[in-house]
Amino acid sequence: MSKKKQKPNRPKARRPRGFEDKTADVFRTEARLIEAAFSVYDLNGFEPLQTPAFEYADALGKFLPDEDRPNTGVFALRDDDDQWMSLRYDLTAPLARYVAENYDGLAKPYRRYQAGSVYRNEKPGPGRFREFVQCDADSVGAPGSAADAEMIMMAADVMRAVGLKAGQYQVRVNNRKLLDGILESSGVPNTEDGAVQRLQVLRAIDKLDRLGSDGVEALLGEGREDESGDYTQGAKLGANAIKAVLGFTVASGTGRGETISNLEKLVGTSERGLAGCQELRDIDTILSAVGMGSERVAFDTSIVRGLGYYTGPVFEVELLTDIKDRKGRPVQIGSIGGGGRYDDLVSRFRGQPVPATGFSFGVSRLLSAMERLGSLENETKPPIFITVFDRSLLGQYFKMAEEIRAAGMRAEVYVGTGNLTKQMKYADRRGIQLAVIMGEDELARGEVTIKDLVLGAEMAKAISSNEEWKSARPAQSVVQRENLVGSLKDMLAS
RNA sequence: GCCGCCUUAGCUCAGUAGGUUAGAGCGCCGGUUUGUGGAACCGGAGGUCCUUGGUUCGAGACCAAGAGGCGGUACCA
Repeated sequence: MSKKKQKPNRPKARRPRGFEDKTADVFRTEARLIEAAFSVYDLNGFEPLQTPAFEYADALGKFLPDEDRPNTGVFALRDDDDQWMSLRYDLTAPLARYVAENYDGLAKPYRRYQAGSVYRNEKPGPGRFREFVQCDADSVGAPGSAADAEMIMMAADVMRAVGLKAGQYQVRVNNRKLLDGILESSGVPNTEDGAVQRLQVLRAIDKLDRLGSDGVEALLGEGREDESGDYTQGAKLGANAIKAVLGFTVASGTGRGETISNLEKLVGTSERGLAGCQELRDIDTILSAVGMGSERVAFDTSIVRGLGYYTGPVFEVELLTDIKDRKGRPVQIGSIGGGGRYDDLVSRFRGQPVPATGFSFGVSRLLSAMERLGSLENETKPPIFITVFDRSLLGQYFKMAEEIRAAGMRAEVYVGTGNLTKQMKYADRRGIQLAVIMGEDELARGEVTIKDLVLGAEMAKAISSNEEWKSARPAQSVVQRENLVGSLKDMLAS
């Protein structure tokens, strides 16, 4: 009988996992990071480009969505003409498509920068999202090491531009050709036949920091079983090859020059390996000439990058600041950027070879690291708050707001309902510092009351009784209406 | 995908051996105070105890499956 509570069957308000709402602090900081990176790219002569979030799936890479499982790795859907479209998973593949599509009209090397959300249909984790923002610069059409050095220097400069100090980050550079050379001498052919094995080796080395050399050794050989009992197939290299690869990963010396010397001994007579050494030498020459020392850019043979498409120099930007979770345990957020040479990506669309190199700055990664470090700063000041005492004076209130805005300050008139009590509570919650009150009393005298809520809260600590609190009306002053803007400015400055 | 842990109010959590109407603190809303945010006091709203099925006279509690969260591992073209 008492069935008055029929289930309304409302939808649950919930956000898809791996997708984040960006609140004011985060959003403003993100915009600042992007702006900082853009200014570096721009100063280097790069031009902006914006491409759409969707691309035809076949343009995005070798990956083509399966009819049964169209969404592994990427988010894909079918257009009304039955073509598969995918949300971009990075900004590099769309660039390759753009360049290939507009090849003849572009001055080469074509150098562009771009920021935007990219999407990956993977399991989210700390610092890993299904939608996240990257801010890239790429250079298409330049085969030489100068273009790679340019990317590496910009990567370091972007880190500085976003506010990181020397010692808080380091760009770590390696060259795929070195590993190719070592694998070649170890019997893994540098052709399609060895591609799968080479990729497995790359992924194994990529896990060096997490699994240690024992774990990587297992992955290079037969395979490895983790604590949870999951088994990973290994690359099945021979004992000598494993030794050579592991030896390579620890070949970094204390300086860039020393590392190159170590590497030259390791690669022996391999043509590809020697070419890799020469490229690093060329890069070092440029970096040294501009005074970029190994504190900011180091050569590190344990850096490989998990992606298969790199063909030459590769690098990652490591955030060196320690990150701790709520329980004080260290959290690895991984690299906050990386890049390298990918000479085959644009060539896919065209017969001829098109060299390319680029850098991708993981804005969301850095942002979530900053969030964990508690170093998000909201530099935007709260608006001046104009209370609505008398609705018939709304026009005058908005007039005041206009004057304040014209002086370059944020200002808002209360557009909600409720008396002054409610308005003051709202202002308090908004973190507002200055509130303007003008009722009939002030109006008659040509005055306005300005209240400093921050100061008021401070003074309130010494007041315990409500009577006292009410009669004191702490931290407010009465000024002439025509001096409103000037007074507000003075109060903000003091 | 695989393994482990977790899921009670907006948040943090209690809930004893299965037994009426499921609690606390904080937060939120309202009032004391219709020209003033704090404090204090008073009052109020808010729960399909993640879901479904099972065991039982009786399940928030026990069992099973599923979903979601967290962590690890794999994948990440």
